[in-house]
Amino acid sequence: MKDYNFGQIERKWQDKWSKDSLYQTQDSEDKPKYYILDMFPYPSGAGLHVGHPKGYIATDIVARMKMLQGYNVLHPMGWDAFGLPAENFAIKNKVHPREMNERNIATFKSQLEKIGFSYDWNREINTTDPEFYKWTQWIFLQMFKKGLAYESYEPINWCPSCQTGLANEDLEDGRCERCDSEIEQKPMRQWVLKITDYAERMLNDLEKLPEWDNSIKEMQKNWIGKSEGALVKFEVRISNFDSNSNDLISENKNLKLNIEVFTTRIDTIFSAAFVVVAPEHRLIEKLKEQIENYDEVIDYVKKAKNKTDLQRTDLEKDKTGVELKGIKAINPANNKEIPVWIADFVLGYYGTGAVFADAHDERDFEFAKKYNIPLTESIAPLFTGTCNDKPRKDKKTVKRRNIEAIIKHWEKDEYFCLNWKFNNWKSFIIGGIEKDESIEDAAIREIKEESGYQNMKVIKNIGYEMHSEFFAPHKDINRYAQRNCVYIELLDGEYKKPRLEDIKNHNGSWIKKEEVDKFLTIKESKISWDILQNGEKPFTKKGILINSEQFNGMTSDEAMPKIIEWLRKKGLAEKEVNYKLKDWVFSRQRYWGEPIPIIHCEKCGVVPVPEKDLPVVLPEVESYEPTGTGESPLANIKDWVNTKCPKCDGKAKRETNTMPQWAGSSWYYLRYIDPHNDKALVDKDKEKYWSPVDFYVGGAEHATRHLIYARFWHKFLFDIGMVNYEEPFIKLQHVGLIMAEDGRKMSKRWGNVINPDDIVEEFGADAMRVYEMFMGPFAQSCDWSTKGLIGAKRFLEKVWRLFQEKELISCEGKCAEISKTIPPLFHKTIKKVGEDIESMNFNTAISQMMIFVNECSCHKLLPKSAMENFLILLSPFAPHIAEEIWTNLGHEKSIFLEKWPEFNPNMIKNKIIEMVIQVNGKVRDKIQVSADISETEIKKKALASEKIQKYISNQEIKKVIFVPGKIFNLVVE
RNA sequence: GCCCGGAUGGUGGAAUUGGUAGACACAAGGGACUUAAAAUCCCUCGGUAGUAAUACCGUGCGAGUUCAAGUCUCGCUCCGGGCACCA
Repeated sequence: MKDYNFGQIERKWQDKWSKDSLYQTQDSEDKPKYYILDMFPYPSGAGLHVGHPKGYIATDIVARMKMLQGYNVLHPMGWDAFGLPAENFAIKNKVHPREMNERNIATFKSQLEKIGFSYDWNREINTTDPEFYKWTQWIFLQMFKKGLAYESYEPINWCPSCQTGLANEDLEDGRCERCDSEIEQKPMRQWVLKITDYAERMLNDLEKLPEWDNSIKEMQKNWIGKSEGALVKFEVRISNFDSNSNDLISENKNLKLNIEVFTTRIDTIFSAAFVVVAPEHRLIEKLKEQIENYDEVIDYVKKAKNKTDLQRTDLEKDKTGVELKGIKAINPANNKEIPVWIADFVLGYYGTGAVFADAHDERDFEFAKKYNIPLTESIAPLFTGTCNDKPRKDKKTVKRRNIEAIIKHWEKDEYFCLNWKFNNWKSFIIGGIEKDESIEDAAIREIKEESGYQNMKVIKNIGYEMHSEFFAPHKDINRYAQRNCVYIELLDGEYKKPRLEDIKNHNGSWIKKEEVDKFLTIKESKISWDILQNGEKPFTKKGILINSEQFNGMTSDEAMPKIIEWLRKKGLAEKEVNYKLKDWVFSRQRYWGEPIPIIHCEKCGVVPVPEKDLPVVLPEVESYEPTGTGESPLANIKDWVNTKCPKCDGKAKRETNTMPQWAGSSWYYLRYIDPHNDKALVDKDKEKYWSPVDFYVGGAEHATRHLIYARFWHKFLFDIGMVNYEEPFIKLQHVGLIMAEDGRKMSKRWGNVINPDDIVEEFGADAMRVYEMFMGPFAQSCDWSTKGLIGAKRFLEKVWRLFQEKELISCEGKCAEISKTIPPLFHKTIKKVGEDIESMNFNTAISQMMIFVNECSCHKLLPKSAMENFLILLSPFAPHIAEEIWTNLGHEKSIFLEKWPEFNPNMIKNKIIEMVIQVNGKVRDKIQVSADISETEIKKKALASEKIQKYISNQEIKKVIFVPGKIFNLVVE
């Protein structure tokens, strides 16, 4: 008997497959295509750890299955090799990044090859290859021509350690994603791509991607961050005519200055109590003369500028601001004059850099409290049924204004509460407000009537107006109540017995402070109590409009479009949409990237490099060190930088900034289709055949970076007719990370990295492949366990022995005579394995194969055809062992040229099944019956069972539930 | 704070979408083979009670719907991920 010598077998087949070009993809075949893609790796110096191949194994399994199912499969691999780590390493070790790259790629490739992937290495690409980045530059030029690439001088994210500008997507919590340094805002010239032009399409087209991982779609939605609202104009008025010269007055008359404000809550406009502008707002400079405390204001602006974004956006810090004295704004809804403030919690780069503030936003509320700015409310919450008392359709609704009074005992820390007799209401004292009565007076009157206590002091109003609609049984009506809450302290115990009529509905009692919250059942009472205990909180949700003139009583959603329309007619507002997504800062002041193909001419200005001159090759430099001046190291190479203008032939300089690492990966998947084309980035016919990518697998960390950028570029390429479909990736699945055995990320830093080479050496590539797929659900992250590998290896050894020890007999339809169990089980296995690969449930596919193998090992004779087909099912997971056994069985051609087996549904159905018999839903017996047994028959059998009789005894059978093939349930109680 | 996921034995995880909870594996314990070890094979393996048959309990917690809930509904708790002064 031959031993399972995986090392020898795996090496042998890897060589043979490569020699036979088994995985070379042909273009124009008559077969349906299947393009399956991995996110190509960045070849770092550390090499691969066992977590990296997880996604590659999955795509390899799918690719091999599709191949066997008769698809023309494109399954390529390449290198995303530009970028900072290679450059930083090169600087440190004085090697050229290109050399570094070549070494790293060689390591990566040899590691991958040992795992036995079916990549077509003829299509290997490398983003740093001039023949590749020629086309990256070409795409940039097309964008430039369409106005989508532009120069900007706005302040951008600057990493002081990497000494380069960065895009928003390159930040993590306000720090550099690469080196963790705090990011500064630095104004500098930079190239920017107008990704915001595509924001709406990128958002909407997510709908066209039903096969994308939902979590990734959600992340993209949040990243694009669309909010719909309105742009509102607040007219600026100068309030200090008297103290200024006549010149100013005349100037002021012509001012007609507005502060434009973006809001998503126009329904709160009537309560807009002040306007806040960001420190960078241009209004400050414009009103230099009119702002009375300009020195103070400019001092605040400077301080804000000196803060990093991280400091400015620290949520913990106290909000600060300065009022612009001498300046007022006009609330466009009610023409009230309101103050204008400057504060750094307002962001200059979002919306218009100015907001209106009111009582319905936590930040505004906090800010107003701190600086004593008076607030009014414009929205009240609406509760429908506050305590199991939903309004009834057949009753009429009566409106009433209510008070609720929280009353504190004159000596003890106890509060007077009501327990209502006819309902589960538990509240403080509640009563109506009579005509012309104030809230406070109503509260005092109600307390006297309902509690009997006479002397008290009103302390304060609590919280905000609340509306509720509920059924009031004691009045037999639906009540629509507008309730305000007052906090009152009793002065002494003087008491007059209440009239019976006033207290017939409830019992009053004193409740200890700590028990009040538990006692109360009515929502409004609980909210008021919470506010009394824990401090004021604004109501920030949508509700019912109050204090809003003609809009009173509408819901927020009803009112918003109406208010916009009303203001729009007056020229004071319009609909507006805002996105969190910012344009893509596309230049890096570093060496190791694609040169931006632009020439700056002294006469003609910015001139694109003519397409015929592409690629603009990255020149050799002596030092790759960043200059830190905002220029890339390329600026030092005089004979490269100095060039002639392609337009006027005059003196000109090359653009010295390079592209970010994300550039090449934004379109690389198209190049695999036609990797050696020197006429176009991809041949049109080939693109039409292969594109879009059918299935894309990679890490979720790319959700808001690579996957956003690639979709943007692809849509642009679609717009200029380079690709045939608007989305690059039809189906997207994210890989769950493999963590180290200690639960941490695998990293040199923790010394917990496991190298796949070692695992392949000790257990074999096939075992590693099977294990990584068996660990758990594919998308879920899980901890590596070298012990767990043993199970995978045992399984493969078992398969090996099966074919060594058992006798395989061809049976020509007589398989049933050899074994009754194998054929049905095998057909079930075909079904399960195929479906599970399709849905990425590799763990259960493997478990099904294990079940099959376990069953086989109980038999001496096995049907040959089933066993051969089983090898085909196994081959995507463990290609080497499958191919070896296949050959040992006498086949000359590769197993991967075979056909994926089909299952026969009739074979799967069991003729005899175990029917579960339940009494009252509990399993009491199991009976072997034929699968198509009728209800009457099973009932007979069930009643005949002693076990069942025991549970039924003499009780009457009230109900019978019969689920054919599954369950029979007798209900006796 | 907001938006997504999750929570099932000692462990990783199954469960045909409401129908036998714990498949498949790992670990552990016991046994067979062996001079011995490794490998392999067999048995046990959610909890409690019992020699056992069996009974009761059991899918983060609390309610609910149903003949029947890991699965559906409502209300919480905890964990993971993303976003975050986004007006």
